[in-house]
Amino acid sequence: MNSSAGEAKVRVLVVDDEPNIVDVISMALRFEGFDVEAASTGADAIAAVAARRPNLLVLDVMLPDIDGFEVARRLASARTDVPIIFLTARDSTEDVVHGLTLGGDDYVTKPFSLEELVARIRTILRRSGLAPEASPRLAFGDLELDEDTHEVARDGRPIDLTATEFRLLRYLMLNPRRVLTRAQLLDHVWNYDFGGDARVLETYISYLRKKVDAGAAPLIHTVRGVGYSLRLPRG
Amino acid sequence: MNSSAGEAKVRVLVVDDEPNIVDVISMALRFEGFDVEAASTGADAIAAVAARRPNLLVLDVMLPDIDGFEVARRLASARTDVPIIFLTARDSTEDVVHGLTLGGDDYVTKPFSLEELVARIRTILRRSGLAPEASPRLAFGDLELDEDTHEVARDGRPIDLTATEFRLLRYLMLNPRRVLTRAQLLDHVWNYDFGGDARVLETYISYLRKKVDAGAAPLIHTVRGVGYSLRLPRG
DNA sequence: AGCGATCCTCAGCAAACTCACAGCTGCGGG
DNA sequence: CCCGCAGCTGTGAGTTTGCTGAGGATCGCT
Repeated sequence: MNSSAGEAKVRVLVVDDEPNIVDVISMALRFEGFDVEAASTGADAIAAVAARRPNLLVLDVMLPDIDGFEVARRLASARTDVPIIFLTARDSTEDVVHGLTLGGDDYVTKPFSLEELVARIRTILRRSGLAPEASPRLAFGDLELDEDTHEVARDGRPIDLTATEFRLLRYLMLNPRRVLTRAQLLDHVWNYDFGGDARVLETYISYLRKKVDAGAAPLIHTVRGVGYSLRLPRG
Repeated sequence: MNSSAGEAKVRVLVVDDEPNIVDVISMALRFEGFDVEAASTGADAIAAVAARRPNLLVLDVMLPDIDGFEVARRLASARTDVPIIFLTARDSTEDVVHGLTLGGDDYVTKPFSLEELVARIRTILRRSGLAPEASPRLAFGDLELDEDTHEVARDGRPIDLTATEFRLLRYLMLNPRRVLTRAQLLDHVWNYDFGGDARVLETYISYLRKKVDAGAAPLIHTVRGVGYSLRLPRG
């Protein structure tokens, strides 16, 4: 699942003043095989970029000292060329950020799901040629999923999925055969601040089954008392 | 099963106001080779973390003074970075905990089985690089059990087990050839508050035999007056 | 502002599982 | 060889767990 041994890891700098968020993101990215550093202020971030030369920045727009945009501007004027993923609140700033996606940067609105953030990171790294291989195409049995085009097909027949259904199926396909617990699925697929009824998951599993497993050997299996897993039909 | 000699032990702080629970957990963790400390209030816990710098916290959410979440919050704001396993009641709080599991923490609902708690601890320690990467695959003779996929097979033929059957077989396979007493099996596989008839164990051994030893040389052996053990057929 | 798609909640239903019980089996000691 | 008891297993009740359909709230688009 991680990059192969000996290969230099991609360095990512995470900048946010909320320790919780930094923890969440760092954990997830380390698990994905990145070398993660953290900073909690704009000044620290600029210093850390100079010192560690990360390959990517995950940068909160709201920082106690200098705001994220200003950090980006200063890095640019110092000819420090590093792609940035901005973290923004949903309401405000959204317009402002829009222009920035043009420069090869991207943004994710809080609250986000880990899967969403990781997907954006992969996309950016792929563009700058730093992503190791990473075919954007996942397959399991006769089920295929394309992360770039968001196309899903079973046995060649295209399937329409909503955003949440897609994230859920994608996470299952990233961990084929492994039993994923409810907690794991909720943590990765739903926004980190989701505090609602954990039974949503069952609803979405049901949706997925109707679309994916309809009229074919079921791939989505329930492991009672544990969670769900993707399995090939026995045979 | 335990860490090799000379290696510094992993320090775990157990925080619960019920002395019984603390005892049970401490015992089990010491047996697993951890260096265990205990505290019974939130204030003590914070002090103990500062003083002993444990590698991991097992923290009850319901404490007489400060609740577990608040303890976590205070530790975080003091930049004390220690992973936490929360102990929560099943009914309430479960939703609340969700956001917190993201910080690399995890939670276990009371009542739990020791095997469950130990497994969670191992997972967290593995993530922070304090425990060796263990193979998720157990094998004994031609019997195989995969902890990730929850798949069990005898001589290549897949076997379907229920949750309890799986836990029981797993514990037997973790201790191959050793005779496990009824008490040991009940303590590890069943929840710590299980107060029912000890004969359930026999029922489940019977279930397992029907599924695992059916039509093959028996691996599950009764040691009359003592307990059960996994043994290879003579030959 | 209106409309459709999507996300989430809720509650009833169905199935699976856990556990208790009771009668039976067979081992081992005398 | 027989008896007693530890262990085995079939039956079934009660509970838990998961599935699904219906509906309300929200989002995004026109």
